[in-house]
Amino acid sequence: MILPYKDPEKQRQASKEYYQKHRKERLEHNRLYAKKQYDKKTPAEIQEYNQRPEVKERKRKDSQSPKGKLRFRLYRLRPEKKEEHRIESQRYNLKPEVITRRKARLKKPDIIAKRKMWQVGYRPRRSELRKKLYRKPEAKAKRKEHDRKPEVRARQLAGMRRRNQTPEYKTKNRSAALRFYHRQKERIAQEHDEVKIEALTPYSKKMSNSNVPCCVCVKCREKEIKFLTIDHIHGRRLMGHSHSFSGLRLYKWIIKNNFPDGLQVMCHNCNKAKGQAKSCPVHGE
DNA sequence: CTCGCCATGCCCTGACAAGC
DNA sequence: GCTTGTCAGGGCATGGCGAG
Repeated sequence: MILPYKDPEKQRQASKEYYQKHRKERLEHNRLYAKKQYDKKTPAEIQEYNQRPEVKERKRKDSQSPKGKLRFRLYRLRPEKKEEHRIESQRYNLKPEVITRRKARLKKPDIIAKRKMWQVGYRPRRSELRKKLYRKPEAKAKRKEHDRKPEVRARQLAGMRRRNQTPEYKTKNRSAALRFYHRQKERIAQEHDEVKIEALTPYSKKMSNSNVPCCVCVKCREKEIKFLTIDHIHGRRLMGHSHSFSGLRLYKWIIKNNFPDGLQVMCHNCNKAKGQAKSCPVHGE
């Protein structure tokens, strides 16, 4: 037989400890009991209960409180619930009326603006994805095919013609032409120097023992390629070269004819001096 | 606690025009 | 020839919330 505690305080303490120790089972018991009571009720009774304003208010408050929200979120996060929810949504999203509603929503100005904003943020990522996509051969082929359609081509040409008429385009085009011209000039000058070096180097190697072209005059030895030229040792006439047969034409001829004798490398100064005085007035040779 | 309806956010895509 | 801007739209997961 269990005797009552003499000290009520002690009894409270003991029952508290007992509850803490068996909390799990106790809660489960409570839950089952509540369910049993709930099952006893008829659907009408349940409905009546839920319709009560104070009940509604209580539920609303609970579901909107942080605690209630968290509880609900956790419930949804359970793997099986998550999956259920996903499947249910899928089914829901495919309903014709839902699709119609969604489409209508996308037409609203505020929604359009919102989506536009989002797309601006998405642009860099989109660009990356597109680059990757475009590198694929099938995408390239598709694009080509599209661009070749007569109506597409016509549209493109019309657009180009339209743009070509604008003053901005004309200005831009002029500067583009100018840029092209300068680039071309640089390229030609570079090519000229390359050929010249190729034509002159063997002569300097043979006559001056230098790996780079230099003036044959021993006291000069000018190496700046732009100051150097080819000198006909015994005169142009002997080699059948006219006065105009010079520059790039002459260099190319030398290379083509395998560096013939009778030529040497000189700087313009020494060459001029030799032409007039038969020897260099500065260096004396 | 559980369920279902609904709106919404995020990400992605296709197509075309324009630009470089 | 290739890239970028823009529009229009789709797919789908997730959050909110009322009701049971």
